[in-house]
Amino acid sequence: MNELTGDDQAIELLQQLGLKEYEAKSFVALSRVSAGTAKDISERSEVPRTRVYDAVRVLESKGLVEIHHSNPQQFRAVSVDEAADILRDEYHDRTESLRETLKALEPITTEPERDVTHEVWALSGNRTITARTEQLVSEADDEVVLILGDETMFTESLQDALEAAEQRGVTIIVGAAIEELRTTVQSALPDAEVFVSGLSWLASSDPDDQTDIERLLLVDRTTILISTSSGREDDEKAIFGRGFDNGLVTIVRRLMATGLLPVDDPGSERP
Amino acid sequence: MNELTGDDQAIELLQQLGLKEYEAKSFVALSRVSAGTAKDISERSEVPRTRVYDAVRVLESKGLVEIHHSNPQQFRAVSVDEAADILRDEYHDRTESLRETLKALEPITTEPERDVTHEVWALSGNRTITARTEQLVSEADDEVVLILGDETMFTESLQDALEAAEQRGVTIIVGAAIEELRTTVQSALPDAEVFVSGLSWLASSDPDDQTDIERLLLVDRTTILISTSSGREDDEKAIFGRGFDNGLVTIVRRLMATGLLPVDDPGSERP
DNA sequence: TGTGTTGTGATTAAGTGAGTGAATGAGCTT
DNA sequence: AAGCTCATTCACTCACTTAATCACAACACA
Repeated sequence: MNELTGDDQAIELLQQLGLKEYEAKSFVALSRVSAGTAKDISERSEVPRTRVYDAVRVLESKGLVEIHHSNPQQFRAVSVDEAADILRDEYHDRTESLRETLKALEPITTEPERDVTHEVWALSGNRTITARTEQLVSEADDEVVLILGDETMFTESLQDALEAAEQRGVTIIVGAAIEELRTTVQSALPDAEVFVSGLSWLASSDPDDQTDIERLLLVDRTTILISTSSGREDDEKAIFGRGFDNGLVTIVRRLMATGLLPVDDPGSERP
Repeated sequence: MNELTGDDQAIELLQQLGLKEYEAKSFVALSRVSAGTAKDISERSEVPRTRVYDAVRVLESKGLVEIHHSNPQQFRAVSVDEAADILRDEYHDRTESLRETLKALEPITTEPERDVTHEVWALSGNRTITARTEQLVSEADDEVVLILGDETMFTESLQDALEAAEQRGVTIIVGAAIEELRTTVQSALPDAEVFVSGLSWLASSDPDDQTDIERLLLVDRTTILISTSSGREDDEKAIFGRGFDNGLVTIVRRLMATGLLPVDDPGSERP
């Protein structure tokens, strides 16, 4: 039972935020008392007494700790909110700075676009997959077939993208895993065809199978995206393929054509 | 002379945001092109080519890069805004999490675990796909489900691989697109379960759709290969995915579990 | 069949941080 | 003032991570 204590949790977070182990431990120890000496910190944390000074000095330079130069020295942690704000702002500034710097970089233009009709890409992360999903929807010309396994996938921006596509004359067909989601989607997109049945194969029949299909997107019968999630936080993974003769695209197109999903085979109406 | 270039600034920022040197350099190099191979990245950055793969894999898991499993592999960076948002949110979440943890010391123990089985490969060419198919069959431990759309796919060496698997105790299930092929296979593999029905979705219902599914292979419910052909000479293309939670594998596994194909779902000792 | 390329793995070198303890020095005790 | 305790600094070792290089198998190309 390695149950993480609150202390350990906080220490880990602080380390993920760039602090060293001794720094993180010292800060947490300090946070629980109004003030303390190096000895106090060393006893509360696992930090060797002789190294508390280094750690605290760094913390001080980050603005997380105040030092009282007495003998012995006294140290005091800033308030939790203050500390969190300091760290948040620090990284916020960095990301914004990164954004500008990257944007300023001139893109090397004229890359030879390679074989677009037979590619399969692997993606990870809810955010990345969401962005790709919306991008694909907004690139749709004729038809969007979207199946959602989870109501959290139906975000506002996705709804916007679907509405915009609808305005362009794109046929929107949405499948929902549960009735509740179907209702939500239908009211948000009155003109779209929304269904809930025919999706039994989405659910897992294997007790050992924790993998859920979160999204399934078919755009213009030529591009497909499938994402799965193991249930853990932000563990969504997706593959997305392009090209009419792409095997991945082909199989899903076929499945829909034979009535597995309650939509007409879009391919058979092709001129 | 040695002023900091935009690249260097971006690299430094990325490292401050927790990326390793190679990861940062690879990402910046990728950001300037629409897509690139390991070689491209290595040439544009200072990253040894052989280390690009590691770096990019980490970037993919963070959602900053998409991977195209072709040969050579291609990599693509997400947009600058997406990347910045991902990193910003990551640290924002951490600081808020830290705030709560420090305020109320409640243990929330969840240790992220990463699995590596998230690959999708694209293959082309009859020969390559044949070899891969046989390789996968010979690696099977429990079960091989193979569907053949064309009698030319049932080669002698494939037959050997299937027989060898059968000797090992692997369950062999073969689906044939036409009765003629079914007969051939059944006589070659008397102990295998061979069927021809239930494959309507294999055939094209679209007159314009010249793409035929040539093979569909599912091994041990964790690895799948789908190949298609446009009918022209040696135009076979396949994708093959590995990993229980791979979206491609998942969807086919599900389909079989719900009886689309006339085999029992081997994975579910359903209650 | 060679030849160059791609991708993986192993190995070595360099750097960083954790952990330990000696050296310094400042007060305090006697 | 000498001896003592404690606070503080500094220097060093060890372990681990990361950078860098190499060797090699698989594959594509010609």
